Amino acid sequence: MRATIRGKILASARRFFFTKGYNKTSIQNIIDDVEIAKGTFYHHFKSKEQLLDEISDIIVEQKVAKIQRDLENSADDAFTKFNTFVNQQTDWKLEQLDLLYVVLTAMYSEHNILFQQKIKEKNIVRYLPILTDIIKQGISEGIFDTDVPELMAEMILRLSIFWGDGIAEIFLRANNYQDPVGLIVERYNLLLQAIERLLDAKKSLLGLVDRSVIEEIIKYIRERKEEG
Amino acid sequence: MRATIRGKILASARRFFFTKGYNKTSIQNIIDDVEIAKGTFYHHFKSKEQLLDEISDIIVEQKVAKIQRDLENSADDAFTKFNTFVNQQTDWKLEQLDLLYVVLTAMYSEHNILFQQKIKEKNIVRYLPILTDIIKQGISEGIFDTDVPELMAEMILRLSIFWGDGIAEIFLRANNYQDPVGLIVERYNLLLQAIERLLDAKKSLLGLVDRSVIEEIIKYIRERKEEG
DNA sequence: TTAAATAGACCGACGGTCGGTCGAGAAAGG
DNA sequence: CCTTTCTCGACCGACCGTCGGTCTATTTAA
Repeated sequence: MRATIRGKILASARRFFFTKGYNKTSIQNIIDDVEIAKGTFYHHFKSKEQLLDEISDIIVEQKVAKIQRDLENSADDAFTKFNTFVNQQTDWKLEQLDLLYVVLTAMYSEHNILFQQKIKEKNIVRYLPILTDIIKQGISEGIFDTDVPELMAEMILRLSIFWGDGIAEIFLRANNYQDPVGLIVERYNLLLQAIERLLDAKKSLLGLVDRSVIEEIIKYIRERKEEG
Repeated sequence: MRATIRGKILASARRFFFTKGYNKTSIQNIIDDVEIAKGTFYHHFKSKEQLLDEISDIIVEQKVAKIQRDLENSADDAFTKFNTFVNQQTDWKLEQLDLLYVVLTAMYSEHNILFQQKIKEKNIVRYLPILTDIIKQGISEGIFDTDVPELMAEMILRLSIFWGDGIAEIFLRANNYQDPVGLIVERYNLLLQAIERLLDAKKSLLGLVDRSVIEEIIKYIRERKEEG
């Protein structure tokens, strides 16, 4: 993050959006944090929503860049690439459990729906060509089969994203289920199975979901819920 | 709609939400329209969001009621029921093209994301048991095959809803495509095909999408866009 | 000298609150 | 049975704090 005012605003706002939510973050919060005046903010950004746009752009671009790096390092077959692509999405880190929880809560709160949607839309736009290429490669390698690779890519993306909402909901309401870990693993595997069916895949996709990681997260969330 | 104050508020707000969007509708708009005072509104509703909740409830319940009526009238096989269920969702009426356009625009604007999401969530919750039953019936009749009928029902619902967003986007940006009608038909058919694959269906689902209806809608939208 | 950057007082609109009015119907008294 | 008193809650609208955004003055840097 550059030390320019603009960069500081972006960094501060990003932090607020991820922890308090877009609606609940006021311009006043941001300018107090960055220690600038209202006018300065509006000198750099024409509206609150433009700020949101730029931040969601940055987030998506960073993630896309990482995925592309992972993918181009390997001149692999489509099957390997596909697994890389899928498992890249779910890179939960245990080091920052508290942050993960706060972000998850904030992102799926009603105060962040716009943020959420912008990221979802941009994800689709940016991932689509990448996934399309992988699927096309898979077709030529004979492991996938579909007449409309691009449309199918979009469908898989949309399904994954929306399905992810359901999984996130289990995380957030872990206390309402007896076996949230089992549910999440089941759901994750079903998604992979669904993608296989949609692509008429000749080999099974590798579900690299780490059960113990999910258990850790759920444990943390449950403890946290007991406190508050 | 009953002539009680409460009913009038609900009716007025519903109209506003569908035409202006939730964010852009102020309490002032509603109380001016219904001709009551601020306090009266807050006597009946504890917040603007509670109003939104009730309205989205009403909308979903009405639609669910209609589907259940259509379904219970037929003691049909699962295949027929599934087609009824699917095609019920897309009951576009040509009589009120202007209204359809306004609603479509409003619903997919940034000022109505919360409304949109509430309806989506409630749709899933309410449709899930209905669709699950149909799928289970289909399994026992040997035309569908899945180990997890309920999860698969949820997946189909989520996929359909999110896929519908993509179709709606084509309607709204019809001018950006040379052949929007073809795209929509293609997408609609792909969804049916995807559902078949997900359920391992033994018979093809009937895509009752009426090409001429879509053409009419697109034509209308294009004319409308040229004006404004 | 001039353009960009910074400052902060100010604005109107918004969601929501609060003390209060008023009329219908129950309760009480004759 | 009539009349007065009391209670309740629908309804009112002035008011509040907060918000996103604007405007003009001042400072800074090239």
